[in-house]
Amino acid sequence: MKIDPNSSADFSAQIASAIRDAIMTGKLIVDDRLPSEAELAEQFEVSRATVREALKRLAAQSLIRTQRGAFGGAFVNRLSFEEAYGQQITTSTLLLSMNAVTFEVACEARYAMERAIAPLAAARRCEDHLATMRSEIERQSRADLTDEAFCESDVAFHRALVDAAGNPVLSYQLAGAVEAMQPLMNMITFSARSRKTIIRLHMRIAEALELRTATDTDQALQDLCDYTQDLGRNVVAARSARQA
Amino acid sequence: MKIDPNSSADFSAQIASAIRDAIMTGKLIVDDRLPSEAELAEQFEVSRATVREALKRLAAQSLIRTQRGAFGGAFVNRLSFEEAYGQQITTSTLLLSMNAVTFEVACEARYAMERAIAPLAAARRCEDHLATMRSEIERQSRADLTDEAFCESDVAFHRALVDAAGNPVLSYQLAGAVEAMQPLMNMITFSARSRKTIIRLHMRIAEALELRTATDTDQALQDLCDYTQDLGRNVVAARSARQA
DNA sequence: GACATTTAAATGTCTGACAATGAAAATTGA
DNA sequence: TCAATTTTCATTGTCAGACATTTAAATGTC
Repeated sequence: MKIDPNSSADFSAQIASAIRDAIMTGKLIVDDRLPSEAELAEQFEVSRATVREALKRLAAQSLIRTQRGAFGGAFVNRLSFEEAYGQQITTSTLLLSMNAVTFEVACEARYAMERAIAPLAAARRCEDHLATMRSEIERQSRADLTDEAFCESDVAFHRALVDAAGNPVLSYQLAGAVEAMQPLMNMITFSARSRKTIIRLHMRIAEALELRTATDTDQALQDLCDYTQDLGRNVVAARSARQA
Repeated sequence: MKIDPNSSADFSAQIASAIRDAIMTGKLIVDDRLPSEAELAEQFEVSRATVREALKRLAAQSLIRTQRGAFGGAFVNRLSFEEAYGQQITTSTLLLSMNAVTFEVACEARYAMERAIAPLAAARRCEDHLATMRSEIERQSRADLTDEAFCESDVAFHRALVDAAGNPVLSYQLAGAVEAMQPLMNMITFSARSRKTIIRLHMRIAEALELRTATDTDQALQDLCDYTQDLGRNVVAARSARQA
């Protein structure tokens, strides 16, 4: 393992890349211990500080974990679904807030993904999921609920729906859609939306799941999507009218 | 901005968190310049080395970029879709390779997502996408193609399909599904698959898109999913038979 | 055998230094 | 006057060496 002093990239970035490659190609496997920082510094012919910066880059991606003390060191980390969820949510949130993504595009993406899991959720939902969804609907019905709490409950409801599909890979993929986009949409539409309408649609979803009817689940989601798109258009229209 | 010396987390992790929060809550916006490393060191009451480790963590997530020289520094980076694709692919690849995800679960997730975009792709595909898909099918038909090249072409075909939906958020979401899972599946099934069958299914997809018939597109994808699941089962069965 | 102490290896942090960079400012030349 | 060149200097990148802290293993003690 050597690095190129003429490359435009920093040493620490090159070293991080080299180790990342080793992990992704299987040369390093889960729970393997990397050489100590001092050894890596010697191998790559750089200072320990530079090695440390490289390791921190990898730690930021949850590729390694470090442990202090004798027999400690840096170990290849098993990327858990939970950690991956977090990264997915962070990335999705920033991607939406930093790029000119229209409400329409975001909403379309979010519901296209969620509708994809409807048949699986209808087939596999168990009592736990239904119970969560029902209790969130109940919570949403309370008149004294703040907008933040309503949004939070909304997210919890959709997460239960996603988890009902019983496929962790899909849950991971949809984490960004539900946990990043849903709050964003709530923030935009909260002033215009009718909680009653949303709750009614949630109830339709829950009932369809209970009866295991995939088409009704899909249709209810479709209707929720349409309603949200309408809200978005209204808010945008109101905003531009106010400016004129 | 202060840090907690009694926290279990490293200073550099705490500082990275604090800055990450500032970015995600909008206190720092795109192209804002962070204080210099020396100033941050003073603010947080740590050494410059520790600040640098924190900044490298953020750089690894593409949250900041750094520029050397006077008037350089660390700037909040606009997370581009392209960068997000890369992260998505890395994370998805590792998630699948490090966790006991069955072929069936991965395949189900991958096709559920891809089928979600079928109606949009059918409605919006333009000549570019069709041309790419046709040329990839053509390439796949060549007898002298290596397995690696066939897989690469397969990925390119599906990427064109995803891009045909004309929604960058969906393209980002599906990047992991196509670019991480497809190669994985190819690796497992390449010995058992019939290129002819796959090409025929690809042709059906391309034709359905050309005619803008969403249901046929969806059905072809469904058939491709079923075929792939069959292959997976066969390979698993053959593998356990060999062991017995 | 159970508990306390020591040891050593590793990460975490600090200090101070110098190199490399690159945009702005200052200088030069026509 | 203006364009080309040089200088300046704030900033990041890298280094060497030091010390603090942690922690599991080894050792010692009862």
